[in-house]
Amino acid sequence: MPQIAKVAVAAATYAIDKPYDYVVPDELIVAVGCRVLLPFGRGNRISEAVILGLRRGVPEKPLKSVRSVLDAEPLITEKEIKLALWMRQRYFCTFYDAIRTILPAAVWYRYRELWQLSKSVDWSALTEQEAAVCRVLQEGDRESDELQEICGEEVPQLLADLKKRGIVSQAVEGNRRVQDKTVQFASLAADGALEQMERKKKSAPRQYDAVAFLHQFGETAVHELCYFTGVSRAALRNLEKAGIITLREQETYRISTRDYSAAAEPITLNEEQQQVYEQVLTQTPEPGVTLLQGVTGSGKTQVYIRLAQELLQRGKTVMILVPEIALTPQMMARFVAYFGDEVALLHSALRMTERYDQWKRIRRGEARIVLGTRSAVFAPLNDIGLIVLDEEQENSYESENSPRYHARDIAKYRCVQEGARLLLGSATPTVETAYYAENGAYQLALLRRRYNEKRLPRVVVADMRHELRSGNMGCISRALYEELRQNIEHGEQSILFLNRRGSSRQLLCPNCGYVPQCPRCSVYLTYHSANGRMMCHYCGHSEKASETCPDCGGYLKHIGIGTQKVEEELHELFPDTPVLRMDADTVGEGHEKLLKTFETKKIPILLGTQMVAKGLDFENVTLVGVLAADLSLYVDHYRASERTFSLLTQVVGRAGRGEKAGRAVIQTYTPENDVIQAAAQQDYDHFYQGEIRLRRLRRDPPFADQFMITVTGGEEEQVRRACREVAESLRAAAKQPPYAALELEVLGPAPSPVVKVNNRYRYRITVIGKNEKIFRDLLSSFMKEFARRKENRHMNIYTDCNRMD
DNA sequence: AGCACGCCGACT
DNA sequence: GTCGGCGTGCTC
Repeated sequence: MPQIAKVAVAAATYAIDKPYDYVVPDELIVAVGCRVLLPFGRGNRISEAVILGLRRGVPEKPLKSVRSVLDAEPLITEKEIKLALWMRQRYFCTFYDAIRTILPAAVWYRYRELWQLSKSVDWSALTEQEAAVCRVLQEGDRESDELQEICGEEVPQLLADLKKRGIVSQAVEGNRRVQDKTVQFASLAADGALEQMERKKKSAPRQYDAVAFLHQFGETAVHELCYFTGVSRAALRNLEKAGIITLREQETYRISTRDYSAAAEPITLNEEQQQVYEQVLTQTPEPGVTLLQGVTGSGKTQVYIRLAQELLQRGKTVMILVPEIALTPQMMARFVAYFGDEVALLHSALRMTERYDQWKRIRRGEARIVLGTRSAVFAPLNDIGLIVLDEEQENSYESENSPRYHARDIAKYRCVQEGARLLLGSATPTVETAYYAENGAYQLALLRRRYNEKRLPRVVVADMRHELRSGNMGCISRALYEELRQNIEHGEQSILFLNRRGSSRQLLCPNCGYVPQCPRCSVYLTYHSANGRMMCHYCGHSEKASETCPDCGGYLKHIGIGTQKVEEELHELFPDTPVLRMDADTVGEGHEKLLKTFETKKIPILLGTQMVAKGLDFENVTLVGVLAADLSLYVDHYRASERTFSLLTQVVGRAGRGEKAGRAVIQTYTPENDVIQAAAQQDYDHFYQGEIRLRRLRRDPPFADQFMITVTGGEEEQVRRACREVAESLRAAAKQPPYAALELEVLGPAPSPVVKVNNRYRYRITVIGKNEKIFRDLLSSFMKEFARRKENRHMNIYTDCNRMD
């Protein structure tokens, strides 16, 4: 009975992605998790595939055969296959999209389609152009693009023609991006080797020296042997041929060992930290989630390190995930100091080779603790005891390309599979996480005290409406001006933060604080300057932007300022004071360097966007100003409040980390806004209570999930039409059993915030409902149906859930 | 997506 | 009668 393999095929698109059966010829040795090459589709193009299962049996219908095997050993573990299948149905992607995300880029093959000339060619039957192409191919196989460059634009037609006549054919060549690195070692072949060399001491002194060296020091890496004795590699090969020495290849790791010179002082936890540590430790044998809510500076990292030490001792492995920015050299240094070779660092700056070698170390169990960013959540650890997700509210945990996985979801999945505990750390957790902690689905651990009992900064909320009324048209309020002046006088430093995110703009009444809302969606409308209208990106509602406020008749103002404008204003206000600007324009010089300048040269004012909000810790900074707190608040996204609160809290926390007391000024047009009030008081609970009420009202997460179906294509009208059709049939389906029970809400279609990207138009539908399998399957069937329809050719559809931005 | 198959019009 | 255009439907 022939062996039959169930495979996942790389060439399969979402609509046709399912397990396919192939016969495995007896001479091929395969296992589950090996990659193979096989013919797929009508044209039998060669595609890569992964073996998902094997059985012996008689096929019911004739099957195609696997052509060749790429991996002698299984590359993909059963666990990883399971995870890929889970991701496939959770993120609406193909199996291959998922598995490519799980394994490092270095293991994947790059394929080239080469044209080759048949053995016998009747040159007299060729046209001049055809002959030219064939002459090039005579020298060697070529890619279509290369041929086109040499022989001109007509190459594709010529090749198709020649192929039909059997004069040329196509072959696929695959190359692995990265090879395993090996180092050659030399050792003496026999005991008497040195004596044997004695007689050649005169004629071949260097060879003699090399053998003497090996005799004295034993096996040595060839490059070292050459360095110390001056012997050449060729000479060593001769010695090997003569049977005097043996050469051996040994795999090595390309892992840079930067010198992190941090001392591994024993960690002493304060009373509160110790309590949390013990609490989490007792929970750890039970799979589940713990939220560690600790104010900035409460020493969460200390607790992580102690937990990791303890779990490693118990034979478990540990994964610690941090958002991009937090993986600073200091953090890495600390982990290397405490865990040495046992820790694998996986950050975004790694070269492909180093990432690959770290991956191998982890897989082999040589590294038992992983410290890394988002993609490190796929690190092939076994026996995981604990996964820590530090600053779990950070956007960077969500992948920006498809599949748009969230590290928290993957971590949760892995914890369930491994029976491990997930520890979510944050000062300002996402509302969903706080909700689950409140209702008991997650455990809660609290760190209330700031390290060294530092006091929180004094916060002033500056009312910009008031400024406007009293004739101050600039972006610096009187209060902030006064504080800045004092700081400059005292030689203390200030950070000004401009929360500019995305280019979408809002209208706002500076008189009464009115912000136009969508009548159907309870989100804020976005102003489009192109057509002078305000639009809702959920349901597509649009209305002409009015110039005046419907409540009080005041003139509406656009919120939206840039760092340059602020910089100019600062120069006018403080003519002799240097200002350091840090944003996307100036960051080219490297922001580490900029920050260093700020610190060492004691520049009085640092003005910047997002990047100044995080991870900065300067002794001499005693004042922080948030220039326009509203900018991120009135954005049409359910996470706007949460993000604003988190950002304001972080920024305010930057003030006064040294000995001196800190102050913060938050400028806003809506000082009565609950989110801003809560942030000013650094009161998460207050924020949460208000926000969870609104979320329940609006059916925002965690009460329901937001699926966004996006259709893209080159012709706007077509995209809009197709999107409308999907929305209509979804609405119809949502009313029918069994879906009616899910209480789905279908909104849209509406244009995406940026309608045209790369000459493709994007429209989207928002579907609100609980993220359950039956709901996902419904959406999946719609996506497949969409792809099957021929009128939807040249258009694309994709879906994601609860996007962070 | 990518490819062959087949139906129809134009040209040898 | 045959070549090649594109519309159609399938991928073990």
